[in-house]
Amino acid sequence: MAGCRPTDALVLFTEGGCLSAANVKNDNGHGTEVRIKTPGDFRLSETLGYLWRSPTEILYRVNDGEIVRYIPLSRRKIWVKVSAGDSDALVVRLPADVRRVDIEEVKRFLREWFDLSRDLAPFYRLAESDEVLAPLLAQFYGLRLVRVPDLFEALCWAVMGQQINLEFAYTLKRQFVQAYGQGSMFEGQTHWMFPDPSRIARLQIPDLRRLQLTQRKSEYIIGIAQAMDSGQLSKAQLLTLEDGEARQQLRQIRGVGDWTANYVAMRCLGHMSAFPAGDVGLQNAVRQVRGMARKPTPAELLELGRQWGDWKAYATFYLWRSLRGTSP
DNA sequence: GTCCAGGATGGGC
DNA sequence: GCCCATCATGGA
Repeated sequence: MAGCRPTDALVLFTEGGCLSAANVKNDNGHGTEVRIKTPGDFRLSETLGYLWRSPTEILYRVNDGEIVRYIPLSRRKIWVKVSAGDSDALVVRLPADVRRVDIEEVKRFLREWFDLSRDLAPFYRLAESDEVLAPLLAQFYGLRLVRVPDLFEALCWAVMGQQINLEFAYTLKRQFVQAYGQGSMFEGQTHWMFPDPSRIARLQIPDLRRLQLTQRKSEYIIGIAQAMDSGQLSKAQLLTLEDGEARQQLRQIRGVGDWTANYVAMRCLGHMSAFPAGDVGLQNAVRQVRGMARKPTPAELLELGRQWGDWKAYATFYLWRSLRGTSP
């Protein structure tokens, strides 16, 4: 920290050192502004295209190239606005009274959310010469695997999405979040955060059945909440395990099969070799890209996945993205 | 009305 | 181990 001169109450650092005063604005009208350096091959526009896939999404809003959401930090919850900077940077706007520790936590959250710490060059080299991935690379270059940093959210979202169409899954999530999450008013609109496991752990099955969740899904979600609330299940603990062991442990949870374990591994734990080979969306995407008459079987997908090595999760994410076209 | 959707479980064999 | 009925709702 030597060499960083405190300007006022606020002192900001990035992994590259301290930020120049030009990168910090702390006017009361628009809050605090910080920048996050992004890799040269990152394009926020592609991420926005992914984030904007459902009008029913409840955990963030996308307007006019800007993402707005509340983020739960360890000390407090705060709103953030994320937009594209001039060059290789994200512009992040925060409340005026935000403190340095909060800013560092926000930056960690956003780097994880958009998977900014990963070197994608090997994936792009692989994709260039891959008959399935090459056309997707041309279409979605700059897209990163959008993560779900909150383990409870990732597990619930996966369970909710089991065997139903995606739009209905968004409806289930919205109803769940609005019933048991925390809402905050900001600029005339309510922003929602995902419920805490501690709250869901105390619910009864009928509480969730009222939200159109099935009996089974209600049982699964409350069970997951109780496991997390008791400390028996945690992201920190899963991250200490080898990839395969973590997925094995996830599968011990009632309601978590092979698909869900792999889904959570790739979206939450950041396992790049995770591969939900039984996924219907993945099957449809491969069928479409290869012009097949029928959907590939999970066995055929596993065979295909072999050539993607440790980049199966990225291949999957790009294939999912291809199901929804290029426009928001 | 039928079929499918970003599956998992518990039963039977 | 594999196969199958069941769950349970919405959209095409």
